[in-house]
Amino acid sequence: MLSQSVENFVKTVYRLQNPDEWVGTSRLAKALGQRPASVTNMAQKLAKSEDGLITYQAYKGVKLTETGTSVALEVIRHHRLIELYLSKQLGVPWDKVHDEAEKLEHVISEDLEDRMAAALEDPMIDPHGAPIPTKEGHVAPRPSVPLASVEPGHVVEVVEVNDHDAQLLRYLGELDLYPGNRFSVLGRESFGQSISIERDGKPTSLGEEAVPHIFVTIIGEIEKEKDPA
Amino acid sequence: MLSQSVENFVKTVYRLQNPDEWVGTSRLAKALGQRPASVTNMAQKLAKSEDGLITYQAYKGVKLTETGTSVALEVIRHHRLIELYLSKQLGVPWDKVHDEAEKLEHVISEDLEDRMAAALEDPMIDPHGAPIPTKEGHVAPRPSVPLASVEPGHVVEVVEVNDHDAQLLRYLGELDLYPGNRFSVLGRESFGQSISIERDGKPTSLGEEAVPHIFVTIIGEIEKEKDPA
DNA sequence: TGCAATATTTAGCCTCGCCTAAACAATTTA
DNA sequence: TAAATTGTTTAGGCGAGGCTAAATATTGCA
Repeated sequence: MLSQSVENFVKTVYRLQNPDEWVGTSRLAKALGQRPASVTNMAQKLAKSEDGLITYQAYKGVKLTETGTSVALEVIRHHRLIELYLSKQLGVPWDKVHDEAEKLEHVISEDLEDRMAAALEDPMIDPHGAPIPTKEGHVAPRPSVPLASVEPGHVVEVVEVNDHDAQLLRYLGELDLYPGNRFSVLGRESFGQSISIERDGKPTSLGEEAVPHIFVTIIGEIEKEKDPA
Repeated sequence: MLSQSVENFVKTVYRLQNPDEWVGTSRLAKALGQRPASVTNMAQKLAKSEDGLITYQAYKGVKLTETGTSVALEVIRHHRLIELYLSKQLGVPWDKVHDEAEKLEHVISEDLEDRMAAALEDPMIDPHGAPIPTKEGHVAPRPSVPLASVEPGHVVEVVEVNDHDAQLLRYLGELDLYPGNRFSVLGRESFGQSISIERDGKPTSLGEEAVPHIFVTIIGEIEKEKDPA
């Protein structure tokens, strides 16, 4: 039985890891809310362990093994299933489901996982648009681009938003920017990453705090309305 | 924020405590699956703490304070709500809900507690017949007597069964002895506590392992059928 | 290229929550 | 009522999982 600390460790490595790159201890430490020294400690312990979850190289960082990857995906499956279950079956608001799932993901049984999945009819994506890994550890890739990279003049559809910041989620909720919803990119503000958009005819500015956490697909060009005058 | 160990400690004290009596460290240790020395340790720590959950007297044992009692009731409310939720909403079999609830009870938020209660329409009793404490810490008393004390010749209704032993619960499930169901007490076996009963016309013997964990109310006398012959 | 700045690791310490073995108190029984 | 048994506490230890401060490696820049 893996401890919650270990589950969180591999889950976080998975989140930060780019294909075939090492994850540095400082980045990991920041993501885990711990000190770098603690991460080094844990990394060395896990790398020596028979569980074989990670590879560790001094001064380079950490990498997940096959085993480590499937453990991470199992935890993430739990997390996202729980988020969706809480949202759909119990009406928990989408800015709260993440924190709740952070605790529940470590304690539900496989049986409960299966029953939740069945109750939701084997869902593919969670309330923030993230794919739910299958029991076999397969993650359906969802094509999307960072909103920041979209040129003005396009209509886009929200694919996924970062679920880690509750305040951000509340903000996006007020703007009705849930996955699946569409809006137009009108233009970039002069400084920073903030952009102006239009959703349901209502123009708004989307702050630079929010933009980097939104991923979209491009649906088409903005259609100019006949402007009577 | 109380740790899971502390929550389990007060919960167990509550379960073992008779009104205004001390709970000994050995009994507590057995119930917690720990060594007496560990219990003494925890008891001393908690008694000294500012939380004021328990009173401790060397060589006598432990007693819950007002605060301790309401903490215990909160944990028990979580436990029983979760048991019922898993049973009714997700179809988890009644011999599995206890173990699942043991883990979940420590990690659900008050909000989730409220939502589960609402989904179940503020239930009063759990799948094993135990009362669910209210949010205010009130426990509805349920009149019942130990099955072992019932004289043969009575029809009884199951009120509550001990939820700690999954094997026992599977056994009772096979006999259809769920809370609310009725059966007749035919007689006591010559030795031990085992008794013979009849449910739905089917006579069975109820082992002495099971009897002490069943609590009932007496509904009436067995009605003699006209025996044609 | 060499030095300053930055990142990482080492060393040592802490709390929590359990353990065992030994000392001691309480209770039972002869 | 004293001795033996049983139950409880004390003392010391250990692993998990964090921390800080100091040492060391790496990297960036002049």
